[in-house]
This record gives sequence, structure tokens and C-alpha cells, in this order.
Amino acid sequence: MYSDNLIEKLTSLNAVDAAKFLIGCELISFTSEGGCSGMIVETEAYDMRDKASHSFKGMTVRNSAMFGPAGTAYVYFTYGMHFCMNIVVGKEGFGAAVLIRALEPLTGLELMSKRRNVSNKHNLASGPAKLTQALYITRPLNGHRLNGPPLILKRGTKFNDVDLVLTKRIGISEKKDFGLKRRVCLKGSEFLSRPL
DNA sequence: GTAGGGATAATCT
DNA sequence: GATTATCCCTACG
Repeated sequence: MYSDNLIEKLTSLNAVDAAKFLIGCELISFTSEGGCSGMIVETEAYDMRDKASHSFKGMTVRNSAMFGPAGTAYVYFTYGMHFCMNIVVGKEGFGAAVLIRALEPLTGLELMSKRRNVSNKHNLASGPAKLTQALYITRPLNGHRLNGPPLILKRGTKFNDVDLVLTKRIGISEKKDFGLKRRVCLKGSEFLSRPL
């Protein structure tokens, strides 16, 4: 299960450090269809001082989960057909979160294949909207605390800075992302949303 | 393997 | 009315 230790850790970190810390952690999904899980291999950091963040202009109906306690899920709908999932970090009320961009599938690959309608292991969860589809993360999970079913965050493999690569974020205009390197990838992973 | 464009609707201006 | 923290399919090297 998810120790208070993990919540404390996520509360104490800023968005970028949390994005690094979350690489190697595991997400585990339980539904009536069965269970599946994956290891986080790619993330992006967002917070209130960042023009590209949903929380930049303050709290709205859509982004309110981002201002909750660390360890909460912020799930939003975008592009008319996709869900994306963040893990809220930092102190309650601040509005910081880490977008989960890619997973390496660990268990329940058959279920993920069925939901995604693809068989290639490298195409199951290698993108922010792909992984929400594979783990069945949808609107009702917005605001869910990740310490119990149907979705749990757990510590996994621990990686050091030398194992990580920081790049500019995906899908953010150059103006908003000006010079920032807030996307974190596990070096050498075959399961990133795009190659390095 | 890389590039371009369509799908599709909540959210915000 | 415009924008969007995306994905998939097609076409072309």
C-alpha cells in the first residue's frame, strides 16, 4: 500500500523534482474487468508559476483537483476524445502536478491490449492518452486519492539523475515553454511517447 | 521512419 | 468562436 512516507515525499517536492521522483514508481489499476499495472517512464512538471499550466490563472471548476493534497489524481478531458492524468504534488492549495506521459506495461497486458485494440507491447501505454485508455482512467477518477482501488500509486524501481533525461515539453508552444526543460524521461526506455 | 491532416467536444475568451 | 498537456491513418521516401 501507499505509505504516509510516500505522501510526505510528494508534498515536500517541487513539481520538477516530483516529476523526477515519480519515474520508476508503479501505477496499478483494479476494475471489474481485472487488474493491470505499469512503471512510469515519462513525466512532465506543471505549477502555478508556469504559463503552460492549467493552474496558472488560478482555480476553476476543471482544474480544482490540482489544488488538492499531494497524491491526488487530476484527470481532464482534452482534444474532444482523450483523457490525461496528473499526480498532484506539493502543498495543498498551491496548484502543482505531474503529468504522467508514458508507462512500461508490467502486468495485465491482455486487458490493456483489449482496451486499446492493439497488440504491440510498445503501443499500449506510450503516451498520456494511451495510458489512461489502457488503465481505464476516466473522469470519475478526477480527485481520487491514489492510495486505494481502483487506482494505486506505489514506489518501484529507484532511479538516479544520471538515468534521467530532461527535455522541453510536448505540445506546448515555444512562447509558453520558453527555455524550460520540464519533461523527464527514463534514459534508454523503449516505452517513451517519443524517442529522445 | 517521418510528415501532414482529420477527428471531436469541453473549456475558456 | 478559438484553443487544446492527443492519437491514428495515410502517403511518401
